[in-house]
Amino acid sequence: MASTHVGTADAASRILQAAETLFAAKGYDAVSLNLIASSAAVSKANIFHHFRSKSDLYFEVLRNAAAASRVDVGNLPAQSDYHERLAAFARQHLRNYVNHPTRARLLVREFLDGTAQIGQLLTRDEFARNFDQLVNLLKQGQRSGQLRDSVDPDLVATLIIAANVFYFRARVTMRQIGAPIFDQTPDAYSDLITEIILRGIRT
Amino acid sequence: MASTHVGTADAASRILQAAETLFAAKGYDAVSLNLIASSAAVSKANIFHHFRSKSDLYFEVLRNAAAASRVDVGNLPAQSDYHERLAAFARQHLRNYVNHPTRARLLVREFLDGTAQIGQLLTRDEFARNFDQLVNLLKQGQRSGQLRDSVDPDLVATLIIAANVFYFRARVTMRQIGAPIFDQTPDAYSDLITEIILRGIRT
DNA sequence: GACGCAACTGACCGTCCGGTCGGTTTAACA
DNA sequence: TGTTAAACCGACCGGACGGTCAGTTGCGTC
Repeated sequence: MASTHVGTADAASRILQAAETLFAAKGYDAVSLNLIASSAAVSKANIFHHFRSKSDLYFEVLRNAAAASRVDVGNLPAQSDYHERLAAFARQHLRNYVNHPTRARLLVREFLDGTAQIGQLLTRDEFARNFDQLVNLLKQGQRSGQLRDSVDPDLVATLIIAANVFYFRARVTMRQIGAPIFDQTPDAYSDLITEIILRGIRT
Repeated sequence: MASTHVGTADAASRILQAAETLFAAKGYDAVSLNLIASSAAVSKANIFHHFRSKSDLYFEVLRNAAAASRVDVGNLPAQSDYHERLAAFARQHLRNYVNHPTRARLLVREFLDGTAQIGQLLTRDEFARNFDQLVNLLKQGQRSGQLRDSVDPDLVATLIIAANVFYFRARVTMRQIGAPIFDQTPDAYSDLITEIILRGIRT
């Protein structure tokens, strides 16, 4: 067995988990160490026993989030139909967000908003991996002749990733605006996105 | 002439402008009233003479940003070619962001991240206006027979807005990743986006 | 020139912040 | 059982925070 009298996990990981939740919900500045400590059932001093500083704890949280997200990319089935392959990628990409919302909030915020270089290095890595994978997929599709040569793969990759990021961050508010697509399941949403990008909307 | 000895504008608007810049750059929690005061060449106490509280000042800044953004929507030329009309909308939408980056940062952040209801009411309004305008444009296109009936206008509007928001917030970092499209001018970028959405990428 | 009032300030308040420190408990090992 | 080191805590620190207040200045009005 792991611990004897307190909590369910050891203090360090309890601190990390509480910090992840709080940082994801409120952002770095709005979260105090007192809050993290009480939320993790730990004295504030003990946080400094396990982590050098508040920013150190934050970067550790980011590092863990990036690492956890890394195992999610997974290999896509090597089908020959690029419609299916693109759809599968978009679905999986969006699933990674909605299935791990706190982690995703952390990474997306740091990526879009990040002023700290260290945080950007971590999340940039993450976005670059997805981006490159998608671009390569599109280039293969062009080589196979199923996708038009004249379109820039970077641009298409951006479109798909942007659509997913937007869905993840804005869906609650967009629902209130009265945009019923955001009631769709993530899978249905990314399928619709993929279909439009492939076929276009012109008659 | 307006003021006699200090600054160029009256204190209240100097405070508002300094607050807008700082809030846009660092976010609400990371900006202190001391910083705003010194940045506006005003005593901290004077901020409380003009505004009830820090959050009050922040919402005033948001309100101004939303109001300023409202005049930007402008009417689009009523052409019959929906390719051109869509392209014009996308271009104008993205221009509104890049030409007023601090304002746009404030609104986009509050829209995507906003936990405060008051902030959401302000920015939601803004996004809803753009969204509805774009959806109506697409519906007209469908009625005229130039756009496929089977696609959901909400979805297409989302795609365009998401692509623009992503460009605006992520372009610097995406450039570092090595995605050369983000070196394109905003106009060129939104033209490319529009073209893909209209024609699709399939051969 | 006295009045009234908005604009404005420096000094101050209580609170909470990130972080430190001295000391106690726990647990593995000799 | 004594030693050692990590885990942990309560109390504390200087400083910054948002906010208050008593008082001064500038100015239009009668």
